[in-house]
Amino acid sequence: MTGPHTLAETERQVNQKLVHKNINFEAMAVTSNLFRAANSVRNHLERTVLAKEDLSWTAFVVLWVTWIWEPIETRQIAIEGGFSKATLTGVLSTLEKRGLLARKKSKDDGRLVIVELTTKGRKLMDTLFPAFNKQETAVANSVSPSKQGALADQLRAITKFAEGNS
Amino acid sequence: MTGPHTLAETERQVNQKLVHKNINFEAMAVTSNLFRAANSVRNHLERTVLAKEDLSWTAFVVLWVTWIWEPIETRQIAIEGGFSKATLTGVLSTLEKRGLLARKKSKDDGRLVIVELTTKGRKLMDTLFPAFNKQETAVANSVSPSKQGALADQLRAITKFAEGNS
DNA sequence: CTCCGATTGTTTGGATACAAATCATTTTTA
DNA sequence: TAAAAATGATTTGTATCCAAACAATCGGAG
Repeated sequence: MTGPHTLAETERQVNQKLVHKNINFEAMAVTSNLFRAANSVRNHLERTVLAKEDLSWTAFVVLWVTWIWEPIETRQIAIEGGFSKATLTGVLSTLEKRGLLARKKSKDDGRLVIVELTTKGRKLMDTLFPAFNKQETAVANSVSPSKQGALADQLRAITKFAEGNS
Repeated sequence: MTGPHTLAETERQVNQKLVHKNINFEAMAVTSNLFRAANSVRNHLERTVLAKEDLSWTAFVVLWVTWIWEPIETRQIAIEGGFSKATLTGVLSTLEKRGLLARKKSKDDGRLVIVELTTKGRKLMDTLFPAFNKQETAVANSVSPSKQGALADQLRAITKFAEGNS
């Protein structure tokens, strides 16, 4: 056992190990490749786009959601971004300290906090997102453009199921 | 702005915000749905399968890789599992303390550490993985079985690209 | 045989994320 | 209207993960 196994080797070994156990290999391939793909794409985007701006993944998502919806309530950012409000509080403080966005209290409801990008933050996103999208395009073009819509649909269906079943 | 936006609402808003910027929306849909799907599936599997055994995602992956390949060198586990050796050291210690696997030094090369499951660990995986695979099946069946092979292939292609380009 | 560079696992320090507890505010109940 | 329940953001404590520094070991050049 000298080096990393190829995907084919791994699948062969798995097959041999589990052949008598009535395992659904195709389903296994779907999920394991889903995780591999998501991880590698995230790493790729972090390296090629986010690293030079010193932004974490979550920080970028917060900026992006805010950019699209501002002014936006913080609870909304957490929902859209898919992370907890505890996480959000920390990231917001960091980004506010860096002058990329600003918090203010809602006038209608004193519990709410409203977030807007600063001019600096808006300027950053104006150049950063096109660069990000260029890499997204390169990634997506790993599959033929005519099949990208269907791929997105399938991923949506998976999300819907996984979120719906406890 | 009262509640979470539907996917359709989000895409409409994004479109309106970015229509003049020459953005590739289809690529954006592919990547964003990739992350959503991976996250929700991971959460689903953690909740429905791993939580009752008090296993973290990474701990499960370590057990799984070891189960398939044992005896296996630790560096190999890290590569197969896709995490750093620093992370692995901690997880291995936890799992060893819980009596699910054992470390031993290689006789051929004193730097290497070899890992094997204990009887207890093997017994756990014998029941845990079929349960895990059952949920994988449910997830994968969100798309028609006849298209699962192609989906896995597309995800593999994306991984290959994202890992290959810096 | 002896350095010296390469390889491997562990330790350390720091970043990230979350659940639960807490504080402030609003809404509902009685 | 006053008390209780609910809601929202923050704080606190904890778990996870990684890069970089470190210690041990190996292998080759001289």
